[in-house]
Amino acid sequence: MDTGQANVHRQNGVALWRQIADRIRASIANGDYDATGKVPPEFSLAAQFGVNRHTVRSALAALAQEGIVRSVQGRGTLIERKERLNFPITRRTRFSEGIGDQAREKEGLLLHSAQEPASADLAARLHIPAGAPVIRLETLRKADRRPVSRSTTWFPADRFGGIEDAYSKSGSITVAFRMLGLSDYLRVSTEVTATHADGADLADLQLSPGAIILVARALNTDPDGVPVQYAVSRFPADMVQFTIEN
Amino acid sequence: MDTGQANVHRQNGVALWRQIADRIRASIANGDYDATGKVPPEFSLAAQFGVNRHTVRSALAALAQEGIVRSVQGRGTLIERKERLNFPITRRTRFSEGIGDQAREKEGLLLHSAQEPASADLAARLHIPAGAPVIRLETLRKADRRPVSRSTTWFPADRFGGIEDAYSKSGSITVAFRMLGLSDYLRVSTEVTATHADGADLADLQLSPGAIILVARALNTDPDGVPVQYAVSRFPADMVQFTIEN
DNA sequence: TATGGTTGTCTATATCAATAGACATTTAGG
DNA sequence: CCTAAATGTCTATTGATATAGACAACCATA
Repeated sequence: MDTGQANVHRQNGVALWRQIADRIRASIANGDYDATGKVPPEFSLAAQFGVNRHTVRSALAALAQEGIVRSVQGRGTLIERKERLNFPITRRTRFSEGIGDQAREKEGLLLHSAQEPASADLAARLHIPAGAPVIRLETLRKADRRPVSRSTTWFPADRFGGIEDAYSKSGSITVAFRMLGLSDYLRVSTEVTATHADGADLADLQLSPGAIILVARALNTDPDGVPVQYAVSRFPADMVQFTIEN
Repeated sequence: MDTGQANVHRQNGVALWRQIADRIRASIANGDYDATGKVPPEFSLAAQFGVNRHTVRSALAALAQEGIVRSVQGRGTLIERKERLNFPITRRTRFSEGIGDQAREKEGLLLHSAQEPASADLAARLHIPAGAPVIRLETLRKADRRPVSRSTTWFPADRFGGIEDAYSKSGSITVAFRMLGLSDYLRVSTEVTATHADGADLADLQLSPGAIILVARALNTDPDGVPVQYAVSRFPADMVQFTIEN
């Protein structure tokens, strides 16, 4: 396998302590320290990355701020949290079912809703005239009280008027559709990209600046192939992975 | 739609000039400046991001180093390159066909090959006994002479002995399989994650440190469902997107 | 209770990142 | 040919980043 012996880079706009924090976070998620439940000692990490111990301490302080580790004088730096949710992407992708039993509590919050005219791009995706009214929902999904996705999603307004209330009450797109008479829908395309999180997503997803988010742009249709929903969802990349099963 | 009016963050381990460089690179890829073929003037970008003009200049210098823009005194900062390749992920995913006519020249380079015993994880994925021999290929794929993916891929050694030569000559997994008697294969699962690029990938993919890579872990089987290949491929996130069509 | 291993804190120094302002240089266009 | 608009260069200052070394405080355990 891979040794992962990639060194850290200087003077490139990303502080050493942040690079090291990202590497340690990934190692924790990867289970590298499962044997002890602890991160290696600071002096050891400093040697591994070829930096001063103080630099490692800055990285660990950042991880402690995220609630991932907790340092205890005399004992070491204990791992507090370690998770990576898996989201299957299939023809029948649904958020709640996708998480399955990976989390006990699941909730969907409606942050904001608005009616607006469809942009040219959106209209083309939803197969409606440009400028036709659409309902936009800004939603936040949580699993076990931790935010796992921040979505912006659009529906044709003439067909799904009132979906903001249906979602607000149910916390589920699937249920909201059902309340409006659509019993089934299918995922026809998903585009996946990755970028740095921007300000709003940082706050909503409770990320530390510089964090990476996975972005999924999804189109759902009814069983007749008529587009019913277009959604752009952002996920913290260190907590989430997508699985595409064919 | 979104205004994109997310501001830039200070004192979080990622230098302002790098955040701004990433934002401008994304705007270029997004076609925001297609009307003029130029990036907005430095003073204008400085106002947009709320920073000093010198900070913007650092960002533009980094983009010029990547060959994305070129500044000309008196004229402005011209866009040199702008691309985002799309990779469809389907049951019959193939690298070369996936790029299609998005690039004129495509090539696949074999960087390294080795025979080794399968780890427990790999053996489980390939449905072979742990420790059974596998052939590992380290490959680099290019489109129009620019690197677009860095892959590590494993094959059961008893069935595909000599595939390193077949790949080396053909530069194509599909052709190499065919040379060894396998005429067709299917993609059964793809896992997509994103991280910061590590040292080796930075070099091979010619990225600037701090860059984001998309990671796809893929399992291919023959038409009978027997695993034939497991691959971990890394793509520059600002050049590539995946599309899943169901 | 003594000891080794670990984290916590302090001081000092050098370099990078960012701001601020001034002015030179080049290009495009009236 | 002049002017406006844009990039190029220089100096100076401040705060963040990183290194270096020393020592204190704490924990587990022999």
